[in-house]
Amino acid sequence: MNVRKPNKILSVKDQIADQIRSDIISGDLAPNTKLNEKEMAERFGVSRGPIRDVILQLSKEGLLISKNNCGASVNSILEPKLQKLMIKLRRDIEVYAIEQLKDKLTEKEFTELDALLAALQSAFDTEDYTEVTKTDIAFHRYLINKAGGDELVNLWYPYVMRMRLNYKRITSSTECVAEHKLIIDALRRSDISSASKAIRANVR
Amino acid sequence: MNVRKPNKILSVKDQIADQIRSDIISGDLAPNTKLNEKEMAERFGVSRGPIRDVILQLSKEGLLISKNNCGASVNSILEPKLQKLMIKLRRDIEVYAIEQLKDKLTEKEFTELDALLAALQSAFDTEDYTEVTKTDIAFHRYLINKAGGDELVNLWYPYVMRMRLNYKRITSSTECVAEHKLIIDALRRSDISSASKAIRANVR
DNA sequence: TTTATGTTTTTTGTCAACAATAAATCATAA
DNA sequence: TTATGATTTATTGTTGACAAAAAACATAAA
Repeated sequence: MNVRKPNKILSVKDQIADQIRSDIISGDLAPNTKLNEKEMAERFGVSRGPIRDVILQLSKEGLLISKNNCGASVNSILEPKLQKLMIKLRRDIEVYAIEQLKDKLTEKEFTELDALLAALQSAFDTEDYTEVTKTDIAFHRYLINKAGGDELVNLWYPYVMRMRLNYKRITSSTECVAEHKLIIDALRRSDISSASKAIRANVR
Repeated sequence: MNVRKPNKILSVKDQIADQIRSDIISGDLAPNTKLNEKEMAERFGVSRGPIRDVILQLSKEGLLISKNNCGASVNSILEPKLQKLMIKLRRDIEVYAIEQLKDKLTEKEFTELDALLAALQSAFDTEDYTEVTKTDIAFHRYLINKAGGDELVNLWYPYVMRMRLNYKRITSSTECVAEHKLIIDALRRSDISSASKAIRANVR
């Protein structure tokens, strides 16, 4: 029997966290914007409890910054030196992932990566740049997760999100999709050196 | 007038988090031990709310691992490959910190570092190895914080804590203290290359 | 015995009320 | 007018009760 592939079940907290991350990526929540727990609770139709959990979570990810008894606000952009360090560290993680993945990906997994690329292209076509960013992240996350599971994702994620606060890279549709395609193609050929190079070029 | 140097004021949550971290470092809470919210609440004499916050926080640090509706348990040790990656990343952060600190530390700050070293020696002398570990971490944290503030500490901290789960390095008192002294001395001479080398040797 | 199903117990998730703290407002005096 | 201090308001921190989910247990059929 053929059952529909189930959509991922997300907890209330995770859904709210995703929404707020989107708002920050899209710019709806600008740096230094203060988040009011009560307002947030009303917006999402829950009590303050889950909202507080989400705020704590996003603070640990570096997206928010919170002080005792004073609430949380959207973090401001990084100073250039830290930004450079974070790019370096993120690259090292992604290259590590590529190396681990050599000859490990199944055809089914390559198909899923292709699907993510298609989604990326489609987001460009509809000029939904928040969706572009999310799909871009999803692509990298997929690789990181396959290579090192949630453990590695948890190390990697703060870099990605924190860097997103800094700039919106204006990349052409063709360039961005091509860069990611390079990575997949090299992985398909088990050409780790090219794949690493491609991912280093893409993370910037 | 000479006022007493104020001890750091810590929120209830932070104190509980520190205590649980200590328990994990000391081995009182072994890997895979499940944490029961109600028990914890009773132990610390608070309600479950703050406990839940702490659990979320330590999960983000990698010390605990929690699943929806199933509670949290102490994370297990890292696989060797990830361990190696984390050592590399942590080294890069610490070397970055050293580089930033060149000619930046005041005499007063060097004095505080000396005090931390003395505390480290004292912890060795009383054979309080949990305190040894905590002082060791405090020393590195001091440098990281001076170099990049809380932002950098938040990047660095998960590596340290996660690595502590893996092994208890059995280092001799003299060796450990000497290693740290090398770092300070090189920093005093603005000899960044030696300081970097020393910190790379110490992080392992 | 093993498996499947239903029931009870335990544990986590959510909520709304209350307490403690910080921010804002206002009043007062130099 | 500007500081300073008291008072009010708004916001965060904490709590205990309740809802929902998972785990443990018991029962019955193959």
